[in-house]
Amino acid sequence: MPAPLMSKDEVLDRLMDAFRDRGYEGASLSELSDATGLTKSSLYHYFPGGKEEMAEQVLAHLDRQLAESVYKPLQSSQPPARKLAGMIDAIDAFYEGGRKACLLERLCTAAERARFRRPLRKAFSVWMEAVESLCVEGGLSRTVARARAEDFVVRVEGALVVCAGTEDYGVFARALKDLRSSVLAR
Amino acid sequence: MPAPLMSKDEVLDRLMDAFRDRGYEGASLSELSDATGLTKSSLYHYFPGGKEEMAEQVLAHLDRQLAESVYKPLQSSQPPARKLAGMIDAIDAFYEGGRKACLLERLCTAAERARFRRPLRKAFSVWMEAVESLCVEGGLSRTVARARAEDFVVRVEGALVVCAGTEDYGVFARALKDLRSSVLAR
DNA sequence: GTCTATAATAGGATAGAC
DNA sequence: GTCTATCCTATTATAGAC
Repeated sequence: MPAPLMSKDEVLDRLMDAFRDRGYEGASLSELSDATGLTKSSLYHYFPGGKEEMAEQVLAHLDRQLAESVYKPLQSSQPPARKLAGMIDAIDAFYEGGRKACLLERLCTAAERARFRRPLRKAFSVWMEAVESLCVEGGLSRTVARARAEDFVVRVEGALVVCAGTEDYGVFARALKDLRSSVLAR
Repeated sequence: MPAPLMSKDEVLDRLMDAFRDRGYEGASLSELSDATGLTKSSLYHYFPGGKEEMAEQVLAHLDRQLAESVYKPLQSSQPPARKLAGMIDAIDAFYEGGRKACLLERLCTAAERARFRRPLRKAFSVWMEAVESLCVEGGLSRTVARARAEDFVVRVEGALVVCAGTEDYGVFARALKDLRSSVLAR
């Protein structure tokens, strides 16, 4: 039996890229095949449940990626302001300055919500809780921290949508710049 | 020849609803047929260019709807604070408290951007310019007004995404409540 | 683990009757 | 203006060789 041509993580990276660019319905198996360099049959070997299982595993892969690049730095012993800056840098990199869509956003049409409800809710709540904890650590009350966290996620997602619609990527830069100074403000 | 079973506007309303729920790729002709009660052939009578033309006309229909329900009240002689409240009420109604997605958001994947670039950019810029004008009228500088307008659209779009992903519609209510008091603040 | 080949279905689109 | 019937292609998915 031939050795795998690439790691599972590499396959998931490429599938995630395709889903972010084209959405769940828009990404056909042919395109996913092109994106990964694997034939459709090989994809079914990795993902017996077809496209739905691909999206599920890509969502789990996203969780792991964000845990590593975005949330893990929040566990360090740096001051909250430094952690916030690091998290925003990681977000900027992950979304390529607003040029890459959010996978969560592309998987939450009314139709897809039924399939991916749990991982979607989980991903959003993990994100908000991370920001909320950071705000509490920065000295804000639990109530204010919660509101700031929700607003943080709302503005990142909204900026991505406006970037996608207008192709003005300054929107994302301005949103992140504002968040840098406002999230922990008293 | 049979009389039309419903007005063109009614057809466009239903198509818009389907595209908002399912996205461009996700809305098949069969579903669009079900949504309108017209056969595929009848849809092609209205829209010879097929699904792409349906989406284009739905985008133009959206422009007209927003002009009537959201932007027109801004032309009245009421004080800016009243106009802002009216606009936010109209937005709340149009998005059904966060339960309905934004058509613009559902039509701007990397793949669809090429097809709908112009109407998308136009719709976003008209929206931002309307809010910007309101802010200037409320006494803010042009620079601040522009930033507030961008942030307004970002937060509405972001709140819709987070609502769709979490099914917590309080997010939309809280975002609009905050915007009511912050958009025109000095 | 990867491939070629193919089945079965759903997709967009058209022709022509009424 | 609406319909039934149909076409062609793309799509998801599977079988089986290597």
